Amino acid sequence: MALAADSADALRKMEKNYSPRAVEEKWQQSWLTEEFYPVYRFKNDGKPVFTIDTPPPFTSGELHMGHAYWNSINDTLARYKRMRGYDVILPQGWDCQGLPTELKVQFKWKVPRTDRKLFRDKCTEWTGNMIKSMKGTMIRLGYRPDWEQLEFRTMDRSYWKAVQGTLLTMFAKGLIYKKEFPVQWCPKCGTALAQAELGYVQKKGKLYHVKFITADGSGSVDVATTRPELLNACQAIAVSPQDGRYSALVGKEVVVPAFANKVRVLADEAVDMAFGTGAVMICTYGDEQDIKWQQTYKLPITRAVDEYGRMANAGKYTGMKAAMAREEVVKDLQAAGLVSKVEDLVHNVLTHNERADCMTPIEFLVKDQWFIRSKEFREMMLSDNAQMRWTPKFMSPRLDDWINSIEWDWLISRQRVFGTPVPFWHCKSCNEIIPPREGDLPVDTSESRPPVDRCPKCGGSEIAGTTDVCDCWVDSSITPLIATGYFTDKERFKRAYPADLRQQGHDIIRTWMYYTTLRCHLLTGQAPFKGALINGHILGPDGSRMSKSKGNVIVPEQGINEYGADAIRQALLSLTLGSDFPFKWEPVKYGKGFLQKVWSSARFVEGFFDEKSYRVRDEELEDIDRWILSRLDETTAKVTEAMDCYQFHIAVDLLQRFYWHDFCDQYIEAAKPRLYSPRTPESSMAAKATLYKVIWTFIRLFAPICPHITEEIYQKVCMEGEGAISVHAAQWPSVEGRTAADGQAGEHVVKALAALRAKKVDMKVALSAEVRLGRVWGSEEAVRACRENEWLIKQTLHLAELECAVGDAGAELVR
RNA sequence: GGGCCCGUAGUCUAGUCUGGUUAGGACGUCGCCCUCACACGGCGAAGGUCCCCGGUUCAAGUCCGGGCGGGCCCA
Repeated sequence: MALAADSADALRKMEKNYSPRAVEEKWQQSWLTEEFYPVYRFKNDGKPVFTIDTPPPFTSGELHMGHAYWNSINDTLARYKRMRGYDVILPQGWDCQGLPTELKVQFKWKVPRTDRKLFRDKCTEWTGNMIKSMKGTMIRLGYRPDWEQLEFRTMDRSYWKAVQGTLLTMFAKGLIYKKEFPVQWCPKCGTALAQAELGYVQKKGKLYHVKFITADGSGSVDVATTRPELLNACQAIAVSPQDGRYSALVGKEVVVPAFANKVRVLADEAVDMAFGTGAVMICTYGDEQDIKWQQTYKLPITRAVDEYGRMANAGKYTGMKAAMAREEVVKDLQAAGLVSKVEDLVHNVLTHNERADCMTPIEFLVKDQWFIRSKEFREMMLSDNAQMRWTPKFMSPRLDDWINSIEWDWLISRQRVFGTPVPFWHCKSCNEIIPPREGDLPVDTSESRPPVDRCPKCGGSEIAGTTDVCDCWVDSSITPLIATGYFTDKERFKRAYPADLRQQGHDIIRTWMYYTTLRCHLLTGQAPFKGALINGHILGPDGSRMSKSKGNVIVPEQGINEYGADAIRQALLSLTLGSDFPFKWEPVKYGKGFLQKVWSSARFVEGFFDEKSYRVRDEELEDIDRWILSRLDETTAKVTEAMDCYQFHIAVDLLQRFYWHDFCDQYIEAAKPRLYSPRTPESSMAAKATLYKVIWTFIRLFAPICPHITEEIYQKVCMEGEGAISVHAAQWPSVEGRTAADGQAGEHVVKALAALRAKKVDMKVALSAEVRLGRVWGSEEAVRACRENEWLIKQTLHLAELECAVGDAGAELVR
């Protein structure tokens, strides 16, 4: 018997064990060849276009599980849409420029930032290495965008040109301006930041009650502050107009402790009389409220802190770091008896926390900076959002929340090196902005000559460029334009814009989603996306955010090696969109198990195939065939619907259940007698035709999710009969316009088989052992179905006799 | 402190919009079984206060109100 099995094995085309690693690498390489490229190429041939826009990952060098998740979603969706006949635009970009890279080059490679040219070149070199590594992992995941036509890097000159071109257009529309303004500044990174890059972080601090004596010496007021070091920039004291405690003081002058200048006491509604002492000091600048007050009351401005977070204009404290100055000031005030109370306080401090582990509290510094008008487009943005279809729906209010909370225009200039240069000059005497000629782009105004020698407005001859570079989102907020050919192909742009789908994580709704919508709408007059697909975070196994310092980072590579990319894709796609999940290996192991199941079954069935493909007339099908075919149709319809709604987890579940539990456990078992010892050639043929049809349909339904194993099975089992170069070039199975097979009778037979099989296992009788008699009870229809399929039931379970009777459903065996 | 969202067995998930048998499935766990594709397998079992408390209703996982826990945004 062992010999017989071995020789049967030897005849099979397929190995006993499925080896994901070898198979996956083989196909990944093939898909990159010229022969297979047409499957993945955006053809621009007039067929309906499906455009997927997705934020290019930052080029950190490591492709983590979160990236793998987005890639799997995009790749699966693109493969599905291609099979449905769409001309798919699946680009892959790289978001290159940014602070993290500068820090690596500065500290790991020890390149000085002062030599801007060298520094930039080294950043480019570093980034090239990072991309190489990330791209390698993407390919190992089976991800197959149109690299050839649609890969882009934000650090390339061509990309600079696109970015700067859009800034020129926006400038011409009056949407860009330069202004001296208190900006949010990170003293550690040495650059201005946008509102979106900040967040509140809860910190422990102290609330100091500082005594201000009135100028006439008649009284005093205690002011509560967490930042006494800003006393040097104190311009006024504010109290609530409702606060009876201070009504006598309003309008009077008080003396600023430690600095002796005199400031006025104001009454303002914005003061919370329940906080601290109910009296606050207005400094230039401590927070956003100070900016508003300074403007309202036209208060003088004293620069309190410099670019490095050191005290300025602060007498003997000048040059000290703010935290140190605080201690010194408090010490001096205490010595003078001017601190009446110190309380512990947990407060929320505005810090630099987006896209950086910086977490440094920001300062407000008056700086000359570049802005894009944004807060005035609130209505436009809300309306764009209202028209966008979100998956899941509940994510949509997050964008509304953010749009409604925009208080400042978008600050786009950064005092860094590795970025797209801000493409403007200005006149030093009248501050007129001088843009470059379109044809001269890209420009670096710190190096290139301006297009004019004299200011067109005042005739001044001192025209200055800038070393400022753009915020990274200025680069990455035009990706829908890049993908749809806005800069290169107006015809394509007409058909492909707006993108059908924007796929991204929920964490970047307030940054990327917002900026991209704003910018693309201002440039094109139309919102960039019809739909948004929002995914959650893949967390570490402990449920917290993956980070190197916690040591809970899981990289896809280890899983690809052990279980295969197809296994990881199944596991990731079986999560509901929008929620965060701790990463677990169990579902990946199950995914691997399922691959082996698919493999073994295909290998088994293939051994019986003796024709290229099978076509059988409906009347030759048996009840059990009709049953599995009706289940196949039902599964096809439901999977199609799930894929259309981006409910990948439902599709994965439906396919796994159908294939394993209906097809393998029930149908293949029941088909064995018709393969090994058929009653008639027609019966055997009908079984083979059904087996072939299920496998051929299933591998197409499963191909977007697990592209490798389905390709391998296609090439070994179906290609000769079907002809397409790849399963991914095949048409998606359709049930439209077909009458569904009636699986009722077959279902009764399957239930009887399952019940009898369970009895056999119960009685510890080997499934292959002969049993004298089997009995089944059921409805009239069930009995009729079992009697008509008596041969099949007896053969499948090795029963000598079968008795069927009407009654409560059940089964028994008599040895 | 305010607004919005989420909350189903150890885990993932269906059902919630449109109230109606005993809340369905899978993973994992446990037990039995090498059975002629697959032990990466088969058969079976246990496992749920549907976050909690009220209300509407003949009937609530589903609708309404109030809490609790988590997330996002704002102060």
